[in-house]
Amino acid sequence: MTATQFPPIICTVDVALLTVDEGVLKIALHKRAAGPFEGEWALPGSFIRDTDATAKEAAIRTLADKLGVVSPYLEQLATFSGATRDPRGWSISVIYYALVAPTVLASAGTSTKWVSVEEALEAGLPFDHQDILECALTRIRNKSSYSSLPVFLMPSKFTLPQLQSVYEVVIGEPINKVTFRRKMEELNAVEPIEGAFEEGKTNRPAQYYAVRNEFYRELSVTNRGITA
Amino acid sequence: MTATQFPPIICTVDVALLTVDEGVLKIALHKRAAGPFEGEWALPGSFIRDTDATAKEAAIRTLADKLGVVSPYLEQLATFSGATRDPRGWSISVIYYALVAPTVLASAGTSTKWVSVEEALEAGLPFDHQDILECALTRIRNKSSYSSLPVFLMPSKFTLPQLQSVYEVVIGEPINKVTFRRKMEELNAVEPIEGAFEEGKTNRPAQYYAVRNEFYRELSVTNRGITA
DNA sequence: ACAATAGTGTCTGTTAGACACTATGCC
DNA sequence: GGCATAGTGTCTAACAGACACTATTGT
Repeated sequence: MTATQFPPIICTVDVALLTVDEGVLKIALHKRAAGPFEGEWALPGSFIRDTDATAKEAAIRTLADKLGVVSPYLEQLATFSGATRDPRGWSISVIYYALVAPTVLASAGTSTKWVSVEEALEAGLPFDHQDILECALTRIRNKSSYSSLPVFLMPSKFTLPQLQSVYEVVIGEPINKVTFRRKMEELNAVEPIEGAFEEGKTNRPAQYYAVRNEFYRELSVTNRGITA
Repeated sequence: MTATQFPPIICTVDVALLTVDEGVLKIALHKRAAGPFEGEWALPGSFIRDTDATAKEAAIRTLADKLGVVSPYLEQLATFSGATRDPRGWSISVIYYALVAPTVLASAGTSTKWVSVEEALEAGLPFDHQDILECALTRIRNKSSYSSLPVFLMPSKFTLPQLQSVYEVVIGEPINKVTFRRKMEELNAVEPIEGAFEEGKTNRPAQYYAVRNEFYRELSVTNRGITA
């Protein structure tokens, strides 16, 4: 039996890799080496290969090969498809989004760069990557408002004020300090590192925290939002 | 330039069409006419054709052709993919879910049937349709708890007690009457039909309601859940 | 001592849910 | 009137957010 009686469809994966750095939400872009939009900056992606077990594996491979990144959090966002989104023909792209700490930024080479999402949206992106980025932002902002998602944007140790600041950057609005700390307590996704405090500041030192092992690849959720 | 330098991938759409009938959540199954699992009951699906503008259009076509249904609500659920999920080879299936009123049930022919989701999960389904159904149930239950999603399961006119009952079937637990009505008020997705009351009951007649036009193809959401 | 930020105690307004009440049909 | 269910009024407990207070560092 033939695999399909219909014309071949271009099957790819693309990844929206995000981080928060210098108080700004940033997206990883990769310079297209070939094909349509060659030389332009776009979301990193690749064709699905029959050596990939699943599309998710293809996304992991893409992150590793193109950006040299292994992300603790990688989730399917949605699938974008259609006859016109790729000039080469009918195409399907399964989109994943991933979050990493800004410390992973170092590995960026000349074909990879980080751009604030604001700039990326202003400058525009090839294919329908603009829509994809907007979709990713909506998802991440929404999910961050009732879960521990943003902990994946943190380095191995961090303070609660730093974590709150990252939440605020992602969600885009200030959060009440007391409410934030109560939610973090409830989510139980982070724990204090015994005896580890921030140093060198001219004020009371902040307790260092780390992501709890149980939640390092999983989310903790609450049904009442972190902000209203 | 060739469309892709990699082996062709089987590209399909499948639809999880749900309704609530006789107090039970039911899924539409279609008897497979050919290919693997021929003669077995599975989620209705089809190959993507290059005459489809997008995968969503392919899903709409599938609902129309295989079930004779046009659903007021159709949303992408997720994409299932991999080398082994289809015995014919590497495949991608973009899954959509849709909700309809039980009155649409009538059009079911001999190659279509409605099965309670409980039975479907017990009896099992071909391919990875079992996982897909579980994924759809999770999504629908979750989304119903903070939105007007279940209104798409209602006939053109219905009472609030009927709507509450449908919510309870979907979510799987009882809802406080006062809370439910307050939420419906807040969501503003339904409106009373002036002077239309249920008849023939031995008790106080219930007001008939209809879905507001603005929300007939859209959801209304609230950030605080309908149940806790 | 003072500046600066970390971290906590507590008050208040809002909301969800429990309960009980009233409303209105049919017998 | 009695029964059954529709629909509402109201009290209480839980929760979010505001505010103000205490804690702890470096200068």
